Amino acid sequence: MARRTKAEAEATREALLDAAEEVFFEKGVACTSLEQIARQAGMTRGAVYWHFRNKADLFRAMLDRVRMPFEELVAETAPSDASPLEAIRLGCRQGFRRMEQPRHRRVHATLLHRCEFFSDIDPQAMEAEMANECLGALLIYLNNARDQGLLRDDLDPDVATRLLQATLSGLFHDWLRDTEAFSLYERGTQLVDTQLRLFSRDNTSG
Amino acid sequence: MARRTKAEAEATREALLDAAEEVFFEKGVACTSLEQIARQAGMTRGAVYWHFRNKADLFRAMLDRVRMPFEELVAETAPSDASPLEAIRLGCRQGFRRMEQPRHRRVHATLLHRCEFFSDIDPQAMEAEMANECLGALLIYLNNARDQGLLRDDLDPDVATRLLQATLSGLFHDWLRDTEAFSLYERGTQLVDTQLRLFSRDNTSG
DNA sequence: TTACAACCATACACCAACGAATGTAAAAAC
DNA sequence: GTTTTTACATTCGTTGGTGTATGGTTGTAA
Repeated sequence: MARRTKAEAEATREALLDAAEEVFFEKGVACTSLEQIARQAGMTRGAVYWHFRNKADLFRAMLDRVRMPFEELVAETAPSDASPLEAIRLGCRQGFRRMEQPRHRRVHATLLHRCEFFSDIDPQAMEAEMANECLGALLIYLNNARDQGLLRDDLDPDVATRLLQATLSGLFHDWLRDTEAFSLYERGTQLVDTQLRLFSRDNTSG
Repeated sequence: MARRTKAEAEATREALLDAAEEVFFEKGVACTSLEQIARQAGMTRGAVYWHFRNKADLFRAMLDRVRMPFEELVAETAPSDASPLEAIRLGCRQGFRRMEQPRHRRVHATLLHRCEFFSDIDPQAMEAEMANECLGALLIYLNNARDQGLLRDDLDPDVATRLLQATLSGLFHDWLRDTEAFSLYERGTQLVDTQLRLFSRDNTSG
């Protein structure tokens, strides 16, 4: 095949990553060959091995396209003067919306449910990294809420943070296992709202 | 090799399953060959193919040894006259204790984090089955709690059930990702107690 | 314009794992 | 005591996937 222009080459790379998302999600990482990914993208394995060193390198590049730190989600939706609990609420909703996009949904489902570790890739370490990042952000907000007297007196912010993080983690796992079972945004909003309402000192609000 | 007695044959079958638990957990299901499992058990692949049809059949047999329906956990620990919330509390604790046993820990960690679907095995269907079983049981208890006036008036039993189930699901996923990170029993007890306390109408009780 | 290098296709060698076939010695059935 | 079956071990053909080497065409910089 002829040499492409730089833009075309970049498009090829993106097409390979798109194809990897789809085939990894459908067949699982271990059960997909680089040949299948190449064909899905209308290329051959030569293109794959040109743009990526191997399957692990391709997988890593695929993940790099779908990062979303919690602080970023909050900054996108919550005004700077929002209360800590409102910031959490809005950040979660933004996360639900993003996760419902096909790209994020497929990649995260692949990470959580369709890949084991292989060669030098450790999906659990990546999961742990994201979970801890979220946990740290939630802890800051809930500590602020505590300081502002928004939480129940008998609720430790540390415990509340772990509780909320476990709820979110379970929600994501359950939804990504079968995205047709329920609406992530609706149920997620319902659960987060309820959980934060149970956390708060003032029962009437929310 | 000489023929074994029936008891010895059953012992080799168990040894193969034990070996499968260990190697699947260490290497991941996709990355372990039947040869590795056989060698771990001190056998050859001939033994494996005698007792099991293929890797999927072996995997399924491995899972069959670690079932624990929620009702069974409750029946083992809670007296028949316990309140619904107390039954949930005790059932969860019993589940945490069981899950901390090496066998259950390894198998569930393998199911959740170390296997993709392969051939005719669908791990997510098995996860969903267990999750739904637990969800159904929790719903019954929380409906009873509602009927007995134990829940907050502003809390729907359905929502509470989903909230608790998501929390448990997230807790298991997070712990099985790194069982050294924290004690499942301690944190699990803490989270469940807190969650149920937030659910209940009477805040003073423990 | 020319030469190089980017970009991708094609071809090839290699290896690990599967599954089936076969061998076999002892246990169990008669 | 003989036969049959069990419970494996061993061997072998096949296959699917990987990584690399090589070829070929064309942007692109000088």
